[in-house]
Amino acid sequence: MIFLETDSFEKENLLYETALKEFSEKGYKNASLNSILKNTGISKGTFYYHFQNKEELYTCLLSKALEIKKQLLEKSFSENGLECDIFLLLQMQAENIIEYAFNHKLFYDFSVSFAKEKGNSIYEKVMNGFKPEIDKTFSKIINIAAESGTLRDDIPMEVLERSLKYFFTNLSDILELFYEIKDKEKLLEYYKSFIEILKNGMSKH
Amino acid sequence: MIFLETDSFEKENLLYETALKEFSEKGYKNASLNSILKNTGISKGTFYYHFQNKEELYTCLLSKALEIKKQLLEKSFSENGLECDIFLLLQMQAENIIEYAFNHKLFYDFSVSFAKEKGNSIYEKVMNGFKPEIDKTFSKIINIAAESGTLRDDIPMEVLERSLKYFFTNLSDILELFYEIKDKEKLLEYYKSFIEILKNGMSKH
DNA sequence: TACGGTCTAGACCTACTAGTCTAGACTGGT
DNA sequence: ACCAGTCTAGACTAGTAGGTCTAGACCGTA
Repeated sequence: MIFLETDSFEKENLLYETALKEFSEKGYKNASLNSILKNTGISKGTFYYHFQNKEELYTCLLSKALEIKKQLLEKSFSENGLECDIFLLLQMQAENIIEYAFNHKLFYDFSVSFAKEKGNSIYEKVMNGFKPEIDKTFSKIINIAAESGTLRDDIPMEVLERSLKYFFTNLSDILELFYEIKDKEKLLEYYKSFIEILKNGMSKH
Repeated sequence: MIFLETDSFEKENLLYETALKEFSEKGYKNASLNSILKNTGISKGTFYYHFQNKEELYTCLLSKALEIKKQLLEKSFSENGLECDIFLLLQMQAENIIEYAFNHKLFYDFSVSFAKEKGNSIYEKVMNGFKPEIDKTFSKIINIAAESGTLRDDIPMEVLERSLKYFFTNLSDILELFYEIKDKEKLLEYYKSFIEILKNGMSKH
């Protein structure tokens, strides 16, 4: 994990780790800053010297988490080129997310918990800053899907678009489907099957 | 809305309505009992005479919400008989949920917000009581699906099962896909398309 | 009128919250 | 040796949380 280098202090990384856990477990509002500081072993003074408030700590972690997520998507793009099958893209994305979940567990849990903030003011507040970029990336995906001509044309484009957006953004949530499966290979296999369902459905034909 | 008749008091229904809103907006922990009581216009004394604590109020509302949800599923069953196509069942379920969302908005929002409690202790605590029944209902659904022979056999049964369970339990979450669509008919049409995707996929073939 | 049970109001309690403020420890420069 | 800037500790504030407790309103019965 690499964090901002500026304004760094001794226990900075430990603070981030502790905060990631606390926020993931309890959500933004319910997370206790006091508890975070206590578990980190730093004082109020130290904290408020480096951060404006609780919210700044949260957004700091979030921008890191989103940065990683963005890089995952970019990675999926670059590995495939822009001409590729949308389902292959989804699959690459799934693989990357699984990698993410295993290698950056704290950040992964944190972004899962952030998704649950939807509807709360902190979500809107923070998300507004990232929305344009996210929307841009999605319209890119949608364009790829539309132009490739691989999508069914007997289904309203709007439904296809929204469904794709849903599955792309909630992949990690859907991953919870197979939560207790600790074996990475099996998880990957199941995940491929799930995307196969999205591609060709559950029904025998 | 019909509530328990026993131990009823004048502003009981108003209390429930206020509490549903507060819990839906802020989640269990963040919801302020003080605020609920203030907005209802009853005192601590009144509340604690009728309820043991905040949790009992929550579970009371939840059992009502789950009861309604269960009835929806039963309704889907009875309207179709047990021989029916699993996708038809999903569609009936979707229609019922849309009906639910429009006619019991408070309860609907409340169950959406309850789903977000997943991972919190209140969720596990409350859910444990309902889990056996829910699992029973689901194995019923899975059996219908398996016996009917309409599901693909080139996909691991476990993935199919879990996916079905996911879609049945998260239908209302997926409904958020089309959140801003206020036109019921259009919503219904889009929903049918979405289930068509689950059935035959997004890919042209 | 007087009693006893049902119900209600709201002051009060302890625990905890995010955030402020002051005293002082430590450091490098002169 | 002294000073100024950087950084830290933790007591403190104001506010809110869920929950307790007591005084008394109200009502049917006798």
